Amino acid sequence: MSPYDPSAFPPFAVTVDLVVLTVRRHELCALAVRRGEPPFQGRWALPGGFVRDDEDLAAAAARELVEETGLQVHDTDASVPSAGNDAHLEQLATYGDPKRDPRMRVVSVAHLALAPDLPAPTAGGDAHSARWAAVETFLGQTGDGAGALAFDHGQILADGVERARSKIEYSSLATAFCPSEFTVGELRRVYEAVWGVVLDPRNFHRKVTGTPGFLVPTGGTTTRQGGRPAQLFRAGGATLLNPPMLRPEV
Amino acid sequence: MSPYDPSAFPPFAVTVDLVVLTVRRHELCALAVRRGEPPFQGRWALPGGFVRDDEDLAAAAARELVEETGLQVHDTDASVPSAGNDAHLEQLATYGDPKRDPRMRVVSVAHLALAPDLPAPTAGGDAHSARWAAVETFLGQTGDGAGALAFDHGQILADGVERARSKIEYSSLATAFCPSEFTVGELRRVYEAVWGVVLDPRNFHRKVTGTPGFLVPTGGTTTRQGGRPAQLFRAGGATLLNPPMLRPEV
DNA sequence: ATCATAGTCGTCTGCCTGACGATAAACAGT
DNA sequence: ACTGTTTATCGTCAGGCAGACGACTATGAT
Repeated sequence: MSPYDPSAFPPFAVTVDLVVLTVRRHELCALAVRRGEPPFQGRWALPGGFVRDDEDLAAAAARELVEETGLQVHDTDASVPSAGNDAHLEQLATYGDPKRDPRMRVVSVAHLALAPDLPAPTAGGDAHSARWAAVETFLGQTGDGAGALAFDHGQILADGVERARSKIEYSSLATAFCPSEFTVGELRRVYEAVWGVVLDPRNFHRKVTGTPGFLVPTGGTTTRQGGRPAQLFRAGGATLLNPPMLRPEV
Repeated sequence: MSPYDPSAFPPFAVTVDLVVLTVRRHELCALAVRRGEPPFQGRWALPGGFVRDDEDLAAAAARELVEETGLQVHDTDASVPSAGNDAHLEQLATYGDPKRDPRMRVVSVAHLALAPDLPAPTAGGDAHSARWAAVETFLGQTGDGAGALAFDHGQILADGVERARSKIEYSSLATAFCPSEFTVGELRRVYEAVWGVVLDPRNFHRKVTGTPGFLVPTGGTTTRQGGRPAQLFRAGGATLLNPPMLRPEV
């Protein structure tokens, strides 16, 4: 049996869906767009769209991200100083239940994007209606209630949030939620928002400043959080944290 | 713009490819099948095949795994005592470069399977020619040499091996490489083979027996490894190891 | 009987973390 | 100017865990 008999394979539609996460007002938020047509008309859904004929999956995800948010994808290879308006993008998982879309067979390659806080909820794009919503808004929904996300997007969001929560433990990914320059306190508030916990500022400071390559001081300081001026840092070259940040029990 | 205009989506073929790993003779090995037709005729490739029209992705991967190896997929939900001939299966990543298959647009959802050592290299299936090969056989190959895997399967294998190597750090997944009953020493040799390191038997013993829920003694002993009889264990209910097993530096 | 091989139990030391005291540097209000 | 509040930063101490490694046990092989 040939695995590639061109006359015998069933045709699929392939899409990318995006779990775009950011931290706003001490809350982990996800980007949601309102569906303008059936099925699930009027319901919130994750942004996404078809993969084009000559387009790589990552390129399709990056294109959708630009269309929805204006965010550029952070170049992970080159050590380009982040311009401030770029996001981390990675593949999350692929969802292909035959009944996940009632009209046709659609396989969706979900991607996870982490972005710093954006001023405008939707910075131009084809989504007339988009918003940042606290992830609990949709994660709390059970099943197919009217407040739940369309299709299987509730599950995709849950998987993306779980990926983000676990990945900031052992990688420097939390800096993707911060602007290009940030303080230790701002980084700590990112962890607190993503994990939904309160961390000891002193131990956190010791940990992050003591991990080689995690943070690089820029020399500047800021008082934008009030209180004593804090040192400004930018993300160092290290991507893996060893030993990891420990997420408190419960 | 509708993201689901049925007349406008480009058709894709969707396949599943399998990275099937096991430990044989103290080596991490992967299942490879020889291609019988172009392209890459005669080259080794990962097992895989088309996703059927009404089939979930995980179901397609499980079906391919049975066809190639006779292994059943371990039920992760129910705490069924493993029958001995079942494997762990999880989605790995999806590969969709437009040029990854020279003939047509194929998106492959790669899955990772971890299996205990199997007696026969190929337990009946449609692959006339299949074998277990040490992963270094293919990972050492650079690019498209004649000894390298077909398509982008070298990259898929590398990603699967890296997933396995990192995942046994913080989960009890290493037991998936062991038969249903095993000794601490056998489990240690799994870690040594997957990581390519030598571990201290005393510290390893302390760690795994001291982690609640990781191992459950069966009461039996065995001398199949020679030396003093060792206690037999089976995998406990715990899936996450906290604190994790530490992979030695370099 | 002796040796080789594996398994199992302990000890010690250093590192990391959590808990928490203390000080520093800003701002707001009186 | 002084006081209180807020946030940042440094230090100390005790407990837990991992690496290094000694010692002992129970088999089979010679």
